[in-house]
Amino acid sequence: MAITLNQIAQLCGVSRGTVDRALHNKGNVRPEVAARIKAVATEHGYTPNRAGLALSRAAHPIRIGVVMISVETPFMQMVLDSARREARRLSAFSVEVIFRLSQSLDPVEQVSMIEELVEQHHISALALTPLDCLLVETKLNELTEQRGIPIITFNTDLANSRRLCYIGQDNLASGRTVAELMRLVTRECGTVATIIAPFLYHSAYRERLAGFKEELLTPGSQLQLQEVTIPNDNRDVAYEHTLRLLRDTPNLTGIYAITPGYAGVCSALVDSGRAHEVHLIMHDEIPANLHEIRRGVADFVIGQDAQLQGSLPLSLLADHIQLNQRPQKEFYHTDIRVLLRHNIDNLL
Amino acid sequence: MAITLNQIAQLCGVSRGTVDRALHNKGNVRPEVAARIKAVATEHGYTPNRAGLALSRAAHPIRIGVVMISVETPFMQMVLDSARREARRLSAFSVEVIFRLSQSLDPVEQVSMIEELVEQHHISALALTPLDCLLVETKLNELTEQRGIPIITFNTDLANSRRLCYIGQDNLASGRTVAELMRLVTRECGTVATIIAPFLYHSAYRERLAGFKEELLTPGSQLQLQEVTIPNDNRDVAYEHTLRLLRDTPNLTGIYAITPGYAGVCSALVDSGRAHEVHLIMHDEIPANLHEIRRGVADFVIGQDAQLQGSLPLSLLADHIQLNQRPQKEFYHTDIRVLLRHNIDNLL
DNA sequence: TTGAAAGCGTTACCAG
DNA sequence: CTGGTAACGCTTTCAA
Repeated sequence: MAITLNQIAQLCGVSRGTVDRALHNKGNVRPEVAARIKAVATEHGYTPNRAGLALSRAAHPIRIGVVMISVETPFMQMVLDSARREARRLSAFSVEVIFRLSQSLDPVEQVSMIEELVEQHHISALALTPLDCLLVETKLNELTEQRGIPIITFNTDLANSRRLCYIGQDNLASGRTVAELMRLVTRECGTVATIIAPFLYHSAYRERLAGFKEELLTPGSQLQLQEVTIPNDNRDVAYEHTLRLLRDTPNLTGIYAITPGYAGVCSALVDSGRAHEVHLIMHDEIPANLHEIRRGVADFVIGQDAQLQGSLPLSLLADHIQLNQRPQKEFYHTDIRVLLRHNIDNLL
Repeated sequence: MAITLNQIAQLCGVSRGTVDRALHNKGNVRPEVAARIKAVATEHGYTPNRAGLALSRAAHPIRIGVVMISVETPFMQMVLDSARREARRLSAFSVEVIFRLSQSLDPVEQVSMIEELVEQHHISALALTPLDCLLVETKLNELTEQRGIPIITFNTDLANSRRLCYIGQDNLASGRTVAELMRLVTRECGTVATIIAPFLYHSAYRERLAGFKEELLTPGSQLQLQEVTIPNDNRDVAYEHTLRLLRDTPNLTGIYAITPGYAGVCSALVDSGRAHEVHLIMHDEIPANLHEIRRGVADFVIGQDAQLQGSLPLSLLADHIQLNQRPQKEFYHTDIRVLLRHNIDNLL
């Protein structure tokens, strides 16, 4: 067991209370005494005991707010499940987590959710999947600067805001990874199409596309690129647009499905009888997509660590507030998982 | 905050002590009272508070033993680092972890390490990377049956022993995954070679090979298979054997490096000038191997989650002993990571 | 400026 | 069979 406050107090011939005040710079300690206490503490590598600390604060729990968008998608459900588990775990450590979930992509709604958490529930930290717009950015900076509320973004980032860190995939890199795999499966022949629903205020999807194009069209590549933009991620909409794509594009060898609507894309491929001729790579490690791998419709699925995206923001914020530990990095980039037929058996 | 022992006690009109005894079946509680207490507890979803529990046991810490082999390899170093971090974290929860590390693959040494932990240090749980032999298996079963010591295997399993669970890769599946990728990069042409050092008592490597062969040689495959066995994992030994392989095998299109000695294989490929003609897939997500991806010598590296393999055995054992929670599964299969040029930037 | 005491949730121990 | 008390490490509050 590491050294405790009490032991330091005995070593220095003072009381626990004094040691506590000295180490946390709360004043009311004679400078010489404070210096000696700090010296002893660092010498013995003192770290506050989490269990004791949490217990002592049971009367005044810390409140952390969580704001999430797109909670209706299966992937975000997995993230949410993980966040709820972490919240339950943290409840034993005097941390309360308040969730605010949204299916819309409306910045005004997001900002009002944040405000409600701050004003009504007096949260002392915030984790969110931010919308990519100035309104939200301004709000986050205000919380940071004027209220000193630490913020962590997850799943999607807002790089210009003054958040503590981002936890999620490097979307540019995941687009590049798909391009590399696409070159492999198409043997660099024919035309490759990207299918994307252009969600306003949602930067992750745009970045995937950018990374993909950058890597696919390197000098010397024989591949043609066709970009398809569909109005939304509805299954039937994706189906129709994919059918049209298949009909109108001669020599189509690959499809990269960037946004949800995967089921429509797959059905169109199957119904047109070209599932084995046109290679398909999609995002999102969800049961339906893994099934498409198993039945040979999709070549690869790109996954990301839903567990970590749900749990890490909360545990980092709890550490930050309770132990005064800042996150060690600005970017916690989660795995870019390459899933194919034989490495998905143990998932889900 | 969840319901506490104290609150249950008040609801039932008894004292904390009685509730404690009732819930843990320690006897000395009138049956009717015990039944009522349990009913109230389940009704309110009582879970013991981890912080309080840990604190109350500070005077009598739990001791967990860890026995690891092959600690000299870079991958096992990463696992060990993660286990040490977890041990530090658990020290605040009244858990002490005692490590016994070995570079040899000697069953007699492993058994004596286990015995020392049990006899001298009185560990109440054990996590180990077992050698695959009857001597170790018998010892583990003895600990389980006669001493009631819970055991978890990690990184490599001993499926016939009565361990609680296994945490690590599904090695058969990872071999199959490599075969799938190998078919892709070689376009199913030519001869593919496997290079393996036949470590006695080490089942993980044999399983990788078995999975690979099973999947590569499916009916209709055009690929030829050449199995190369080298005496050990020494770099120079691997180098010489790879050079010979390259010289003697006409139409060699792929190499699967199963065991350490990777550096020798890569050097041979580079020195012979055939690095871009012969495709290479290796195991182990270590810096040297990722470098081989970056410089284009290796096509893929198969990684596994070193973090989880180090930390999960300890936290599951701590939960098992402190909270009486059995692991939920017999197999915790960690990721089979497919690493290629664009998804390794954020690693290491 | 400092110390002492209470309380957080749990277990262990001892007295009734 | 049951209840009370002390202890774990820490913060907070009150008194000196």
